[in-house]
Amino acid sequence: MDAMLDTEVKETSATHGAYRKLREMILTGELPPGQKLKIEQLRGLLDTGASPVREALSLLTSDMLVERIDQRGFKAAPVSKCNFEEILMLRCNLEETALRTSIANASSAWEDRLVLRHHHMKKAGQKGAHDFEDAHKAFHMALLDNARLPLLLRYCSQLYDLNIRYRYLAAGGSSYKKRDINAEHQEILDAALDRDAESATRHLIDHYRRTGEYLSSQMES
Amino acid sequence: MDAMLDTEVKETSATHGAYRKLREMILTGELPPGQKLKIEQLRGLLDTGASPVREALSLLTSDMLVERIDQRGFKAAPVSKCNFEEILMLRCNLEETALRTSIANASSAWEDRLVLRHHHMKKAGQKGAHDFEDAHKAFHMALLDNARLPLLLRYCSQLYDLNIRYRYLAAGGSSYKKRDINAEHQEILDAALDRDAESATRHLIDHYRRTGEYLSSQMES
DNA sequence: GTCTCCAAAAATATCGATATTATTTGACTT
DNA sequence: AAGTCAAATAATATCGATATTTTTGGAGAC
Repeated sequence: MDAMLDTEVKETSATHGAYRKLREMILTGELPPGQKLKIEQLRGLLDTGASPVREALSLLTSDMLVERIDQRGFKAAPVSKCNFEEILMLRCNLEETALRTSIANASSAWEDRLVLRHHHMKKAGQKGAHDFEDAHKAFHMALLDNARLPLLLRYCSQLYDLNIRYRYLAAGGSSYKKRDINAEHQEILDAALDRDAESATRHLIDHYRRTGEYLSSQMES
Repeated sequence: MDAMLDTEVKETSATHGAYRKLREMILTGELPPGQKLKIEQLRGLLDTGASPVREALSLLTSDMLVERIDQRGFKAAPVSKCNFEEILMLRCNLEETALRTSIANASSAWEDRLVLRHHHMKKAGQKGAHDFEDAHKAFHMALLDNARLPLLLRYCSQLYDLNIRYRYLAAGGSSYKKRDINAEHQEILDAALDRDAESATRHLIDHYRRTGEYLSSQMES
């Protein structure tokens, strides 16, 4: 009934706000891996009460960005090369399944959505890096969401976030321009629009593996 | 101060207790799918304060057993045939990966663990159903945990739980004895001990598919 | 000099109460 | 009679304070 254009659904609760901010800080490395997260300290940083902070930390636990030690508070999830490689492996596995299913369900509405997301991503690529981050994720998720498998999509989204955390940690988020990412995205998009599952999944996985190798090499230093 | 009779290190926090109890109630269907979960009502049921209940619900959200509607509280996750089929599909995919990797890392220590878990499961099968539930999960997780992939293992564990929920909902947890489950487990165990990845994964997936078909048929009624 | 044990300090977990926000009820208008 | 708006009600979200628990720091013993 309400004519609410979903441009902005007021998601304003202290908890949600704290969640978003903390998540950002962990993903970008502002809160470094392994760091103890004391309620009192965060309460000051986020300018809110202890309950929202506590609940936000609880939510971040599900995203595997925060670890909870019973009776001993929270800490930012640690990182390791093993963990990174597991994330990469799982992404390749799960996103392949999702993309194949998405393509099997292909429709012109989905194709339109893809083209749009891709366009927005390219546009954002010329402007602020922060906009690009969101648009990039939106494009990748759009590739997968036509599978209509909510659990799978959720896992992919989680793993995507865990991965960009490593990107920030390794290269301060500037690892994009080192390679011709645009061409890779174009190839994936074209293959998806052709409904060519083989080609699309191959390009997608290559895309991830390449970034994976790059980050792995960065992690040595 | 208090003379606790429990031999083990008591994982006693109000939150953890509430979490365990609520989880149990949702898995067994005591709290039916889709039901609104009001803090006040649960506070009475669990005999604890509002904060632990709230936090337990938050934790259950990560297990996808509870849904949170921003500013509008919590409800038990709904069920659907679609959801069930997605769970089955993901389990087959992820557990195959995990089992193959486990077998690739096979060691005699792992084999010992497997044999033990299997034995315990068989023993528990003759006694209370509740004991069997835990032992059954422990056996299945032992098959996978030698992969040493914590994220993957976590997903498998989550999906396992979501699946047993459907089992309870469909058949009140008594669906075991309808088929010769023991033989199926024995086949999986033997193949794993032979380090025969092909055979082990085939039997494991057959095991799941068969239970899946059985439950699917039950869900019609 | 190192270890152990106890007291002090800090941090977390929990509670009770209040402020916000959604939902329902019921009267009033059309 | 149906729809709409506003007050009443119920539930959630948040706060401030207290009770546990863990960690720290130091004094005494070996």
